[in-house]
Amino acid sequence: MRDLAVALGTDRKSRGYTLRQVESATGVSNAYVSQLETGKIKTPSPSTLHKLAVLYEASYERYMGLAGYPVPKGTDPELPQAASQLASRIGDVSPSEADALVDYLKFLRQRSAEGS
Amino acid sequence: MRDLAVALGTDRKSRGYTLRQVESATGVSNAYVSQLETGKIKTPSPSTLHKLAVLYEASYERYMGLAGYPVPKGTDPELPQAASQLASRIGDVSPSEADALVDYLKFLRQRSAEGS
DNA sequence: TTAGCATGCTTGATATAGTTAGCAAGGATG
DNA sequence: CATCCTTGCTAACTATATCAAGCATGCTAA
Repeated sequence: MRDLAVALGTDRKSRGYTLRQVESATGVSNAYVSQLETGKIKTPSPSTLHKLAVLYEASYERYMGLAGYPVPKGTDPELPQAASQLASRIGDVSPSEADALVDYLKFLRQRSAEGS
Repeated sequence: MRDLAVALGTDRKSRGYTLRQVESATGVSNAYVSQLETGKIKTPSPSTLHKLAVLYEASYERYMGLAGYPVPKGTDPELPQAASQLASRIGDVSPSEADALVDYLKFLRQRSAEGS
């Protein structure tokens, strides 16, 4: 429980931000960010979560899920954002193309593992 | 403005629901639904919007957008299904891997175009 | 030591989401 | 007519998100 608090705290610290830096960058008061991280606020507004997610370069959907909000289905919140960015670059693919890409990635990784 | 109010009102009526039917089906009080439709409540919680969207068989993301909330990215309806499925098969990738995959797909398609 | 400043946190106030109880208008039915 | 029920709506209240101000600790410098 209070997973959101933990995530917000570790994300901020790992980016090296202080509470007041977050305040001036996002407009969310340092007092409030503190309450979020100590679990005193259970369900901050999506707008607030979004501001923090942008600053931290973290997943907005993940924060939404941790806050207990229904997350629009379609994308698994576990899905790394690099993968979904890739998906939007790639666009539509046929099933055989998808298979080929998966195989090719496997090949790439195997080769780089041997090379090192 | 007050687009959300209009959307909620027309959606409910087009489904033939009364305020109290919505209340017993979703647990959201009829009084509150009324306030939503008359625009007295500007930003209902995502959970409330979700309940109504499910009952009305309407788009949760659309309601989120109309309420002025940032709409989760993964939900982009423009993104083809096949691409997001592929993303979940692929998982996390480094930027250089992403580039390689995009190039490889281009190569695949060019080759098949010449072959036919 | 003392002064100063940055850090995280608490307190008190305010705005507003959401509920429960109830009102006014309308339609049926006796 | 009167009675009952349904409809949408409002009023009053509670809960809580959010902010502004300030407190306590710790660190650095003079």
